[in-house]
Amino acid sequence: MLDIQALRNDLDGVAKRLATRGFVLDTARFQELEAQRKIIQTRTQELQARRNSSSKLIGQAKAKGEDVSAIMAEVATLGDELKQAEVQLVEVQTALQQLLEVIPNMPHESVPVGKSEADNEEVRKVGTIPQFDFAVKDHVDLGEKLGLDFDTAIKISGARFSVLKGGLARLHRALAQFMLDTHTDQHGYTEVYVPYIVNADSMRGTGQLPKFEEDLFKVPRQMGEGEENFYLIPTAEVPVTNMVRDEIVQLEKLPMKFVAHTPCFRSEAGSYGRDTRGMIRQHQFDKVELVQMVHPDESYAALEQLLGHAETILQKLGLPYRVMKLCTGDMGFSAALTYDIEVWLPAQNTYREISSCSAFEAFQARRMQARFRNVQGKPELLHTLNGSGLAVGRTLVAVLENYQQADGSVVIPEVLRPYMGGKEKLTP
RNA sequence: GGAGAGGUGGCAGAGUGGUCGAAUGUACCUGACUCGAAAUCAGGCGUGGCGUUUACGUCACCGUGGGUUCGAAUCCCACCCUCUCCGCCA
Repeated sequence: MLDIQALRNDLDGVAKRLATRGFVLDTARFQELEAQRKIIQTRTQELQARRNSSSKLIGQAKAKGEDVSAIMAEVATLGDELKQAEVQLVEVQTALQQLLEVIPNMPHESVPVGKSEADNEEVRKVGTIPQFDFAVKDHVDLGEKLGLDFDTAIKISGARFSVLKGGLARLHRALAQFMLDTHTDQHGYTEVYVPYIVNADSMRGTGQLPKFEEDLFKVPRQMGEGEENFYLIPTAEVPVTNMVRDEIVQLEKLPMKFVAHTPCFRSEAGSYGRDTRGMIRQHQFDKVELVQMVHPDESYAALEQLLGHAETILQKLGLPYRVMKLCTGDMGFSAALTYDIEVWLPAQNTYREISSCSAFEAFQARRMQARFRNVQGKPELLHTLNGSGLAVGRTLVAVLENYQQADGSVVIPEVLRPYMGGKEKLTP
C-alpha cells in the first residue's frame, strides 16, 4: 500500500510515476473521496466531542445528586445525527481503503521505463554457455528415462503436475538441501519452517489479495456465519514475510534474514497454452525463498546482497545465467525494483526465469503494520525484500539440460554429490 | 469431539456503567545524589487519525464485529484466538 500522505501531497506526481507501469490512477475519484472524508470526519468528531463532554457533565452532576434531565434532553437530540455521520465516515473510509489496496507500488527511480518483458534491461551475463557435439534433448525427453513421469501425475491430479522417481527425486531433494545449507551456513540466513496454508490477512499483507485471488488456490472455511477462506501459499514470501505482521521489532533485530524451503501452489489461471510441456510451469513446485526485513536505509544495498546470494547458487552449480532488471511494465504489483535471474536452457536455446528478487520498500510493511523502533524510540515502518534462491523445479530442469551427455545420462554437479551419496551421474 | 478458564499498554497485572486511555509493579528515558556504578529519590514514558504546526486541540483504539445506554474496558449477543483437563490421533 502506498502512503496516503504521498497521494494527498503530490497526487499528480504519484499518478505520473504509476503511469510508467501502466497503471491509471483515478485521481478524480481519490480527490472526491478525500474531500468527502474531510467534511464527514470533521463533523463526526465534532458531534462526538459534544456527546463526550455532555456525558461527562451528566456523570459529574449525578455524582453531586443534581438534576440531569435538562442535559439529558439536549444530548439525546445528538443521537441520530451522530449515528448517521459515523456510518458515512465508515463508508467513505472503506471506499478510500479499497482504492488504496489495489494501487501498485511506485517504481524506484532507477527502474527502466517500458511496457513488457522486451524492455527489461540486461545487467550482466555470467558463465559460459555449454557446447554440445550431439543433438540436445530437452528435460522432458531426458527425464523420461530418468524418472520424470507426467502420465502418472495426470492420473492422480491433472495437468501441470509431475511425479519424480528414483535418482531424479533425490536430485530434486539434493538441490533444495544444497540451497538451504548454502544460505544458512554461508549467507547468514535463519532457516524457518512455515505453514503452507495461510489466512486472508497474510495474503493481503504481501499484496496477493485483494487483487489476485484468481491466481491462488483457495481452501474454503466456515467462519461463524460468514466465511473467510484459507489459501495455499503461492510462495514462501507470504508466510515468512507475515511473521512480522503487527509487530514492532527492536532496532537491533534488523536486518532479519530468513530462508524457507516450501512447496508453492499457483492456479496459473490465464496461462493456458504457455509452457505446457515439461515442468517449467506447474501448479505445484518447490522453492527456496530468501526474505529480509531491514532498516529503510539498507533496503537497496540488501537487495544487491540478496541477489548475490541467489546468484551464488547458480555459480556453484556451474549454470550459466543472466541478470535482468525488470522494466516498469513487467514488475509485480508490490515491487519497487526487481531483478530476475534467468538460467540458460540449451534445449530452448534461451534464458528462462529461475529467480526473482525484489525490494518492496514500505509497501508490504504498511499493509502488514510491520515496524521497528527507531533511534528516537518511535515505531517506523521497516522495509521488506525477498527473492528465490532458487526455484527448485526449474533448477532441476537446468541441471538436466546443461549437464546432459550424448548417451542420455546426466552428470551430477560436484557440489550436489555429497547429497547424492557420492553418485556422479544419473543414467537411464 | 466433551468440560472449564481466559484475552487490558514492551512485559506482569488491577479495573463497582460516569472525572478510565486506563491503578500498580517492572522495563525504558531524563534529572538529582556519586569519582563512576549500584541502590535511592523526582519527573517522563501506548498506537493511529484529523485540524492548526517545535506547542496545542480533538477523535478513535482494552481480541474482532454487532447491540443496549446520554455515557461501555466494564452489561448483552455472535465470532476468533490462547490455556488446562478428558477423548481421539501422526
